[in-house]
Amino acid sequence: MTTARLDDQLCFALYAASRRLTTAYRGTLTELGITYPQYLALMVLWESDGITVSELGKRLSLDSGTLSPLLKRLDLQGLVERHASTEDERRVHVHLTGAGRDMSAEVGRLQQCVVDAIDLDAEEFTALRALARRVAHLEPVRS
Amino acid sequence: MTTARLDDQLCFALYAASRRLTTAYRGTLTELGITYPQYLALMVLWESDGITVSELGKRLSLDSGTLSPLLKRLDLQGLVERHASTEDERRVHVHLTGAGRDMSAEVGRLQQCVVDAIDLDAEEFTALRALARRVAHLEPVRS
DNA sequence: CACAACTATATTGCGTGCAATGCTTTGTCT
DNA sequence: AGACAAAGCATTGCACGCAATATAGTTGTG
Repeated sequence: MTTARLDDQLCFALYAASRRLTTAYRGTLTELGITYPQYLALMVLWESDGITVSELGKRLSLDSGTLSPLLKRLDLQGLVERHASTEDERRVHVHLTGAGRDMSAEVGRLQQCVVDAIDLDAEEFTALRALARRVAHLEPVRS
Repeated sequence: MTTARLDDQLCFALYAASRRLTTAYRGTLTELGITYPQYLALMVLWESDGITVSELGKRLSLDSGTLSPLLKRLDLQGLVERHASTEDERRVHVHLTGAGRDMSAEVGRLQQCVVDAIDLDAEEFTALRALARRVAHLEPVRS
């Protein structure tokens, strides 16, 4: 049986592509004082301010083990606030501050800049995004 | 200007897809006693046994800050050995042990299992891999 | 009402990624 | 040869991801 080659692997192509795009965002995001996962969390909040930690986790496919410290850092930066729900004190709602909302504008230019740097035309861009989404929503694999 | 939505972002689709595939591998790899990045490093060594740390880093787009501790763990597991080059003592060559070579066979089935679980036909698979490679090899982005 | 089962979040531990730094060895220049 | 920059790797520090566990609040059941 032929040995599996790294460059034949879809998983490595996606892993390398994801890290490469993250790197493309890193410079500007660092100037803004946030990381790439923090940026993703803010993007969800710009759409859905006030959602709970678990709802945020569903959107990002991240659990509280990742989100709790991430949100704590966004809180310390003054970009979000966390308040326990009044009707269910287990839940924590995450709200944007003014500074957190304002950051949305700065990021619009960055997104366009990264998209422009990607050497894909519109159809390729859309096709890649659609196929990646399909993989992202795979059912659990049983071996 | 319209707010940027998470699900429109190519970067998030790739980020989510990459993590999803890594999760698909995790169960079996854990039984084998290795992690997903360790598996990638072994895959390079199955092709190119005895390369240096920096050559391995070029193939994986990882630097010594990531690879040095990773290789130390593979070494402690008895899967690789590291030896300083005789002609240039700065370089460290990484060699597979017998156990490291043997693991190649176990992994072949896993790869096929994950590929089968991906709900993509052959053309979609190839197209996604090719597009992801293009993104992975992007030139540095200047903002 | 007591109490077990369940839910939502937080904490801990470990292995990455990556920037920054340090150390050793090699190459270069004079 | 001696000085000095550069290369190759290791180490440190910080922020994820994620499994495992802990904690507090809620629900269901008797």
